[in-house]
Amino acid sequence: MKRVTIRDVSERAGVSTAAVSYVLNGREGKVSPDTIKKVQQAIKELNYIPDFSARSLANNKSKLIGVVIPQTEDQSQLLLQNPFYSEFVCGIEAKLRQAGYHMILSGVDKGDGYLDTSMQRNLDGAIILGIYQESFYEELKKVELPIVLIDSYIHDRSFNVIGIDDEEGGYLATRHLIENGHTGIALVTGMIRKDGVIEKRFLGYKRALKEAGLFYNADHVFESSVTFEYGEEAGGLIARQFPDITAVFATSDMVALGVMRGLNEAGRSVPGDVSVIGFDDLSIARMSNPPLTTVNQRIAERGSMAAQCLLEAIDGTAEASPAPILTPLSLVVRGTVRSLR
Amino acid sequence: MKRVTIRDVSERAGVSTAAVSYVLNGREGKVSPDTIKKVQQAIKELNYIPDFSARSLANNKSKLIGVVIPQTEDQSQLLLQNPFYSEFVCGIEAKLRQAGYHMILSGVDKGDGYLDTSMQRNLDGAIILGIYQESFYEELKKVELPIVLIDSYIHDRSFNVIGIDDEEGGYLATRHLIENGHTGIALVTGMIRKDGVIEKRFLGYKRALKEAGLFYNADHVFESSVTFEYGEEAGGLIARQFPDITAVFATSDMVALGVMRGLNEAGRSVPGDVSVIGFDDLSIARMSNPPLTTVNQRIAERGSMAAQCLLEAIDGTAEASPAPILTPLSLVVRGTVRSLR
DNA sequence: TTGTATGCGTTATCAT
DNA sequence: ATGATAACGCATACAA
Repeated sequence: MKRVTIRDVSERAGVSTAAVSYVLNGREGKVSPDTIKKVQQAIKELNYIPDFSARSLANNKSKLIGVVIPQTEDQSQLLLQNPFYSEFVCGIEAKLRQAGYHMILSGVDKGDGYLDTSMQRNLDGAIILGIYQESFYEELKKVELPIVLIDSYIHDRSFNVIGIDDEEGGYLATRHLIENGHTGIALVTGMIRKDGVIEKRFLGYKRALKEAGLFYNADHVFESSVTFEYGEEAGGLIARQFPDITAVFATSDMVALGVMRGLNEAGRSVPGDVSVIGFDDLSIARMSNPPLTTVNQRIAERGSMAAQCLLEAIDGTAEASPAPILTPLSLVVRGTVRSLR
Repeated sequence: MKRVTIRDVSERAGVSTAAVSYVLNGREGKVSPDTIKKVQQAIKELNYIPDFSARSLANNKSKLIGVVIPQTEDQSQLLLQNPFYSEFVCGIEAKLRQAGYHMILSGVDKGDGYLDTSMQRNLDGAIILGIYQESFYEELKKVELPIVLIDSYIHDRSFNVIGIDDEEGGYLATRHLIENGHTGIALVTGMIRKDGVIEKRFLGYKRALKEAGLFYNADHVFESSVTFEYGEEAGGLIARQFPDITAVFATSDMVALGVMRGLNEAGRSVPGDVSVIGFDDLSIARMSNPPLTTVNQRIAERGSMAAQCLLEAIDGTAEASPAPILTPLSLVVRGTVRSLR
């Protein structure tokens, strides 16, 4: 298909290319109603489609947003298999497309950072999911680019952040267990890093315990990686070596499902013998057997908010760097927590 | 950050911009080893990053691949929540990035098709997942663009296609049930459309039945939509109204999980009372309780193949339009099928 | 082997 | 209000 250019349109309409450009970009008061008509007519007839590369070259706006998500440990694939990321991305894409933007979805290769991509493509902005090493953020700052960080506790004024109240979430989950009469409550989680999402949830867990006058037992926290496999391992461990544990708070639904599996394999039933509560409310949470009780964080909706936030930062609508935007959390009671009362 | 251009590099290296461009694009025998050295040196020092928009303008190559996946029924979001798509996309992205390409992931708005996007962004190629209406493909053909269709039975010479032997898959699943002594075997599936993936699986189902001398009973096929919810509905129906059904072949793991839930809710156990087999081997299949027996189709690997295939079509390595590439299928026996023998 | 000059499609500046 | 025209950054045909 041969390309129809702005020049073709201008000739057809009998005006200059500048005029066409004006109506294309809706420059108010620069063109007479009459030319607008003619130009629009010509555009229709010729089926003109603007070239974004040329646009990008001419005015440094690409209508392209970079979305970065973590990769698997071997760096070979995106972590999109994790429903958390894929659901979040859904929310982002919907909002972006609706606003006339496109999304370049990618991971970052260690070694060369994201700066390259950002410059190569003239990105208008970026949304970063996951946690990376310090140098990555430093680099990001150099490119003066509107950026939205997801679930980050890095409070740098250069970035916008969309988060949740993780401490509260951890508290909510643990309290729910306590309210159902549980006292031996394990925490199964990924590595607890300083100022990380998980640390906050861990803090919430401890707060709920303390508030209820329960003893915090470090042996009851199982800390390794945020995977189904580790959950399974921990579940087995709990079943065999910790008879006093009657409930588990897993800081991610994936882990929770693993815990359930581990428990089952060791002959324990959920919630008959041990109760389990997750975190995230992934779409698969409702599909598990029994359906998983968990903490909902409206993932797709947050994706949409992130995109909205970025878009506002791009056209300067938004204030410089507002406080992190926190979406509300809520408990979703399904079938994996049994009342001991 | 101010942009470093090819001109800056040329000045720094004391050569022409053409020379720089040559070494950038590895034009063999056009430049002396000496200039190569100098240019590379300058590039390093200035941290030069090429502008892909400019490149795209100059030679019509964007290093951009469009990846299209279906949207939810209300058109509001990508179907990326479906693990099949997200896993497939993982495979695509990995291969693409490794080859220096980026991926624009999006759905298609009904009304305006994909032609716009393709032209606007000067896409080098596209990978299309899912089934769309005829007009969509017609449009695609107009843009003379290398295209890979996934799981399509549209045999048009303009497209490459990466598929699986769906008929065989349906056969494999059903035979497994039969080999375990089942004779009342239901099929739970999305709409069976002519020349669609599901029809082939359906055909495989019937072939296995016939081969075993079993009567095909149209009342045993539950046909509506490929969702967990419909599976649940069908599971309930089966539990209450079809006592002679002892096994279910669901044409997707998501549906299979739904069936299990429906069965459970009606007081039936899986596989105690009813056996279930799925299709796809999504990563969540192994996480279900009990873990789902299913037909594996190496999803991520297929994504990678699709990308590879597209890349070859782009640089003309590949033959015109070869026969569809079919990846092998395999049965994954886990815990949802019980032997009746 | 190297450099000059032109074009790619668009926007923006400046006259008119 | 409208129209020439110069950027934008890069690749390439052609000249040297």
